Amino acid sequence: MKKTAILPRAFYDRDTHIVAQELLGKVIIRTINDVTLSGRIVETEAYTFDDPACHAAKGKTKSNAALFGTVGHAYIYFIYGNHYCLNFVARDAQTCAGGVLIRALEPIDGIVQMQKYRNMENVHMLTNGPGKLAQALHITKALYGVDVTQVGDLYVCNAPRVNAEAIAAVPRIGISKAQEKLWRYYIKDNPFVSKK
DNA sequence: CACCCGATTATCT
DNA sequence: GATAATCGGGTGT
Repeated sequence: MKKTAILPRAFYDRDTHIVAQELLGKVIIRTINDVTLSGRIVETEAYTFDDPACHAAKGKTKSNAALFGTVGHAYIYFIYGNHYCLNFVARDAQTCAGGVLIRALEPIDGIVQMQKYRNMENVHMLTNGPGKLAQALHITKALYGVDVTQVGDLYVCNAPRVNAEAIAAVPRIGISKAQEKLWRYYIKDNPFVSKK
């Protein structure tokens, strides 16, 4: 058995942008009954309380409460009538809310099951977008607030850190505010990122 | 390849 | 009633 080191809560207890960049290369594990699905994070976006594009920017509501809660938990939201998106709560002690949107994965385990959930054969199209990877990993509001620093239905394992020079920082996707911020991070030349 | 647009619904105004 | 951290299929160049 491969020994898997789960990422500790302290990993998420730092500046949201640092966490967003260091999550690149880490592995998300999703277990559904006896099936294991996993993928390497290749693209993220950072959202903080002082950022107009962040769901928490206008204050705490019932739906964004997780962003204000304990770091290392999952924040999941439903958007555009048909897609879920997965975030991990991460921020330093001075920031009251913040999280990292997972935008793309490189599939590792359970690719056949992901293809079924996605109704899509092309492996390069399985998880190269936030709505897509949520569908591929069968992530719904049932996982809202799950602690991803403990082994369970959804958690994150450590993996070698990606060198800073291999990380690109570019504008975020799909937002109408704070578009000038270079808070989308991805692994350069990785074929599984959401956009080329 | 670039652009356009419809689907579909929780949340907030 | 408008908007939204999206996707995939369509049309036109």
